[in-house]
Amino acid sequence: MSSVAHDRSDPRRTEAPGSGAYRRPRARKGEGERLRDEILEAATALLAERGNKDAVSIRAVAERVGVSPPAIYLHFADKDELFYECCRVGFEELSRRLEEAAATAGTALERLGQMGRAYIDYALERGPQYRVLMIGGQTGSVSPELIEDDPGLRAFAVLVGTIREGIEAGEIRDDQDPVALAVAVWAAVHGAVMLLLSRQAAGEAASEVMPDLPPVETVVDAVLALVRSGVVKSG
Amino acid sequence: MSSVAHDRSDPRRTEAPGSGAYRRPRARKGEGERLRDEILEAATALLAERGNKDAVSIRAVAERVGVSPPAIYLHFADKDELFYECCRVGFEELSRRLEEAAATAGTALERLGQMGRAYIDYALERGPQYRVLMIGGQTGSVSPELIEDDPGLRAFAVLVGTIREGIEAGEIRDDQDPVALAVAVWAAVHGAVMLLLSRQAAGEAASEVMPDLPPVETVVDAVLALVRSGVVKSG
DNA sequence: TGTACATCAGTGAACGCGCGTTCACTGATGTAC
DNA sequence: TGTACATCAGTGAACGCGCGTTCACTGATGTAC
Repeated sequence: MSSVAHDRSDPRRTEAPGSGAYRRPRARKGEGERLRDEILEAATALLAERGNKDAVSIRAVAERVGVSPPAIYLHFADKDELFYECCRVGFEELSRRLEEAAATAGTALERLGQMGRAYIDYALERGPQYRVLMIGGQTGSVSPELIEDDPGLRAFAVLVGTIREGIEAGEIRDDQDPVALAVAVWAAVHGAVMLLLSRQAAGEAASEVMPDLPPVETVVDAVLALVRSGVVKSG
Repeated sequence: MSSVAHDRSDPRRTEAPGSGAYRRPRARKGEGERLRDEILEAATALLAERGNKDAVSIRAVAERVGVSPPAIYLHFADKDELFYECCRVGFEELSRRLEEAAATAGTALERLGQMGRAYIDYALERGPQYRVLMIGGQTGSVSPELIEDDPGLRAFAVLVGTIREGIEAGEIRDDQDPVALAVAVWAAVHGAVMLLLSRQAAGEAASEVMPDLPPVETVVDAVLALVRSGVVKSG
């Protein structure tokens, strides 16, 4: 079988370069840039499936798109640039949603609750992609000037701002550093999401291991209640 | 140079198999098991340095120990077993410390605080190793029966128990599911630790990016305050 | 309307590398007689 | 005390593989005349 010559003029041969089945049709002349988006999309999906970038190869991305591996290099300098771009797009979206939530009407405490919900909604919707955004990224391999205008930092600044407003309005405790408090709030929400996602990922196995873990909404409610007023019994 | 025959009888040749310098002396006859511990130690250290197991090769572990790669297989069936063992040891220690903290005298609320401190202390002490324990592990690649007696689960059960006691004693809020509340508490502490560690890891770069992040103790205090009584201004 | 040509959007084959793992072996250490 | 031997604690070389990346190329598409 493998010794049979590879007849490239045979019109029935439409297999992709890998062993895969799909071969993407060549773009029209001005539309080369479309491949860039398709690559980003495929890379993001694979990143979510595999959990970290070491487990996703350039070859796998190319095969999913239906293109040969070198075609990736038409749009990205190297593997790091490709995966950095994936993460940046994800953070941009999260940041946008948080800014929207922060801009709603209501007291600082209410807006804080909105932001918490928005964050959790985004993370649970995107599921594994959020996971990768936060931990499967390429910490350290990205140059500082790229991080400079990080959308995640913008979102964090909004959180700190909301907390400061709450303190001034007398709604939020003033016995802690506002930034430290913002960190604590972010940490609580982020941690909860990670836990919910890891259960979601584990599926069957998890329900055996942690049989009595409550449903998602119950955990989300508990986290938001904790952030608002802690474990202590009030009154 | 490379065409010169490799004279194995030359007593001056004491280089390790890789390009490394150190070659571990052969163990005495009954002491073969000692290599196992040395391998675990080296693998754990490398795991902490590199951040996840994909970035640590069997060959790198062998070189650090001062032994040839096949020697690893004298003590571990394969790469997965080696790194699973690394994580298990780490969790065991964390679990032990938490159980100690839970067994101290005081109200449930006070013991909860002790556990929080113990958890944070352990995580910040171990630094990158904690990080790996939680995220760089081999989720999914470990068979369920190995997870069954997971020390992490034992520790979580202790946390839930403490919270239940607090609810019964009227110290802890009873408007949330106790397990969900435990998840929220764990999430808050875990999330804060992860954030502090990523700043610690980033070093220089981070202080440029987040110039006004407060010192560790301030953040830790804020997290414990948040867990205790939330963001809301009391009274 | 026809044709030569430049450009665009890719392809196929190959490179050198490091990896996990296996296999046949070696040489020091302890033991039996 | 001496020596043959079994065992232990490894070693050296090799395997096949998939990886990121480069390079020379190709063939369809649009453009100029």
